[in-house]
Amino acid sequence: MPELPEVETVRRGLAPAMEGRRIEKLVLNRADLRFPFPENLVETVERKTIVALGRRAKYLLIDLDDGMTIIAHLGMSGSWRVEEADNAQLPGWFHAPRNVNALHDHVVFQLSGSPARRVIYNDPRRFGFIKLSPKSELEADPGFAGLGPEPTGNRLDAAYLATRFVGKTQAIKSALLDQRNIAGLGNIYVCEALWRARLSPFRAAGHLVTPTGRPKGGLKTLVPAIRAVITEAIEAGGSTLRDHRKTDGTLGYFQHSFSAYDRTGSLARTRIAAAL
DNA sequence: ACATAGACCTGTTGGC
DNA sequence: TGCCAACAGGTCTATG
Repeated sequence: MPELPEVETVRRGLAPAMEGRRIEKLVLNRADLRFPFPENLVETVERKTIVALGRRAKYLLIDLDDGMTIIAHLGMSGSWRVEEADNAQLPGWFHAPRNVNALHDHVVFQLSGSPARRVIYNDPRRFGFIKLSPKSELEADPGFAGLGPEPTGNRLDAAYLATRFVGKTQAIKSALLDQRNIAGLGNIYVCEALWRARLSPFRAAGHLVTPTGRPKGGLKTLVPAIRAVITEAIEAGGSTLRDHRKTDGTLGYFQHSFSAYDRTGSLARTRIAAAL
């Protein structure tokens, strides 16, 4: 499911449900997802209080009060949802969305408070994973070392990308998907950003840079396009194609704004429909 | 360094 | 209706 806007949407949904609460019990319904769970996962997080929810790239970060951080990646089909233990309905909250099969509820956080609350990680394809790291050592984690800048942050600009792309024959789409260049983009938002910048995905990344490593016009157009797409998608709650839900079970909305992704032949289809 | 293919999984979709 | 191939938002590895 998730590119950066979807993970950020999840973070914003989970934060008010989790922050300040204690993890009374962590239930693992299987031994692994993409990777085995850390052996000490349960004893590390149980009876700890959740301090804050963060995000880096497509990683969700759950900070605990002892300095440990739970690192969660949603893979292709991961989703999180919140349930009140007594099924009480909080404003804007929900029960399990219809498309979530409890068969794939792999991890359950039982939180303190009244009524008690469960936060559940569901992932049919199990490409997601959960790891642990001391917060102070996050940057050294293999998943984080070498990660490029956040698309909405100050570190991303045309000059920076020019240093990454200079001389490269690699297609610009491929270069944008490389998390070492920019963190958090995936297939959808790369397509959308390239479309907005009117750049072919097949164009060589190095073609957007002068031989001396200065950004050309196309790259200067691309950077704001990336920022705008990501910002708008976050505001829309991400894109729901199949799996992605906000943590309250409602749909993301940005798919209605797609200009490029999943629109192969749509102009032709429109013409045909109009002619009939 | 890069492109490509295959791997990991299950669920949905579209064509016949 | 049923079957089956193709495909899906993400990485990671092997191979050329």
